[in-house]
Amino acid sequence: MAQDNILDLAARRSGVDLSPCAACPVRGLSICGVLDDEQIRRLSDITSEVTLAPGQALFYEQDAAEHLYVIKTGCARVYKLLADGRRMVTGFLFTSDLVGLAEAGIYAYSCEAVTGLALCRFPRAKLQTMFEQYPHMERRMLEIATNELAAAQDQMVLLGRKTAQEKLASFLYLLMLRIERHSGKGGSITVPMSRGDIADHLGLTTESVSRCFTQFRKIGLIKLDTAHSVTVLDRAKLTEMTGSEDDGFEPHSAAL
Amino acid sequence: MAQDNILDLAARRSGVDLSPCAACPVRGLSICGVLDDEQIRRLSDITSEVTLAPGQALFYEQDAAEHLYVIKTGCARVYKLLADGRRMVTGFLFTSDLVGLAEAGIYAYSCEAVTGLALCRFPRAKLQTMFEQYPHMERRMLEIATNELAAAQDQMVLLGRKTAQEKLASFLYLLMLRIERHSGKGGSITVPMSRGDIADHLGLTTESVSRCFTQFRKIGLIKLDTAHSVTVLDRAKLTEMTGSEDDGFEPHSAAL
DNA sequence: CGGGAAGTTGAAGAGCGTCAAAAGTAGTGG
DNA sequence: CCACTACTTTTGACGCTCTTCAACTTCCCG
Repeated sequence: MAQDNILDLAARRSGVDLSPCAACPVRGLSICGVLDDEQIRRLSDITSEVTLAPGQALFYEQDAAEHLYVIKTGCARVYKLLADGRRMVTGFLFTSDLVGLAEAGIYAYSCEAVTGLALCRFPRAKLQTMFEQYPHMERRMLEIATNELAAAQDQMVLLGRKTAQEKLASFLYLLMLRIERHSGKGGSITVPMSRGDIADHLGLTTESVSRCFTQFRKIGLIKLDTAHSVTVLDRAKLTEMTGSEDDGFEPHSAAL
Repeated sequence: MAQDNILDLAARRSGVDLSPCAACPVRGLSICGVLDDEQIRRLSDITSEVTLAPGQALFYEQDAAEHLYVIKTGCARVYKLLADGRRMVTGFLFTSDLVGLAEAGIYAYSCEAVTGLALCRFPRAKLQTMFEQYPHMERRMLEIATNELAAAQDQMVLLGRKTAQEKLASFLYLLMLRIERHSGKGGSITVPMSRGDIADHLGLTTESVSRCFTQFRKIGLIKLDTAHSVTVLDRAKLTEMTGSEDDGFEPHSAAL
């Protein structure tokens, strides 16, 4: 986050034309990726930045969906609640992920910061106007939605048909891929969310998740530097333990 | 299906201009809903009709995604397999539902006919060309994808956090709403898919699904005319048993 | 009718949840 | 800087829901 502020500062100092977006680390990903300089400038006119402290909510289920967000840095959780308080975390979001797709102008889920969070906020109405001028933005949105749909289907397979071990293995595997894609390949992966968050994402309890972590450590699959820093020691075995395709097929990227 | 053929026949007889789509029962729903007469005519030029017998596959996971389909009549199941054969039915599709959204030109799931099936088939490439001319078609696609995403999230809540009873209650509830929306309100609901299909959709076993049906019958919640024809006797109780919002909130419609 | 698939029912077992307590970690103020 | 508190994580014992395995019944289609 500190780095982003420096970049923003640099952008503003270098002249009026260089919009905050131009120096954005997310530029090239998400919806911004399909825009040229002129279009980015127009986008940045309707953009504002939002930051959240860990635990703070971006919005709640049933809120009017007035904005679309792109995550610049940090990790967020998206979840839904049942009447009696049971929680399902439908996904974790990271840098360049889109938040706020909604039908009928109402968010169907809540979103909270896991770590400190920096986001770009776009008013839906103004974005809609831009879409009319730049249809390829809407096409990009459809691509993103299609990706998320594929990821959602993978998650359904996980929830409905995998064992606790396979669930955690799949989760760690995706987290690892994600880290490697953004930062370069390398050692330990950071697990920003709590055991409870992970449990509510995998359809398990905190205790079961913790037990699986311990088991993975005991069989030499991972090393637990701290509860939130994991090193994968046997990558092949982890892949195998996900229970997914025998071959090394590509999993879907979006929304973890 | 017999009825559709009659409609098509009527359309063809009445003149060259009246395309098959114009008389389609699905017209007004799905992607076709946002098109005017001229646009429908252009769409029908690239449309072909496909019919499948029960159990036949429309396509398999990993196939090249060359077509997009809209279901005219019947019921289809969409599923994914794990390496060892475990199956997850991610959704059931009915009249007016869209099949074939895919990223990277590859289907991420398989689709099979549950009942006899009639579909409209659109070649992706040609549809893409139409999108460039009619951006509102793409907008409609985004709407549909957003809907399906919301439905997928509801399904994740079901799979990860609901009991067997709540799962079946939710399933029957959605099936009931769906029937009431398409045909008028009324008595018994048809459950075209097998217990095994339902089980693989709810993350349960055939036996568990069967036991829940029996239990629902014994407590006077439903009447089982046959295994595939259910009458809901206590609608309020069914709603309550879904475990979802206390209030009578709208569930998401797409992809069951 | 008859044979095979689909559905139902029962008994036993496993995996994960629940409850409880201990150990580790982090944040706060003296 | 350390102690105190509160929370998160881990570990253990036990129980329950759903699965597994098996037998029986019903339905459907030739």
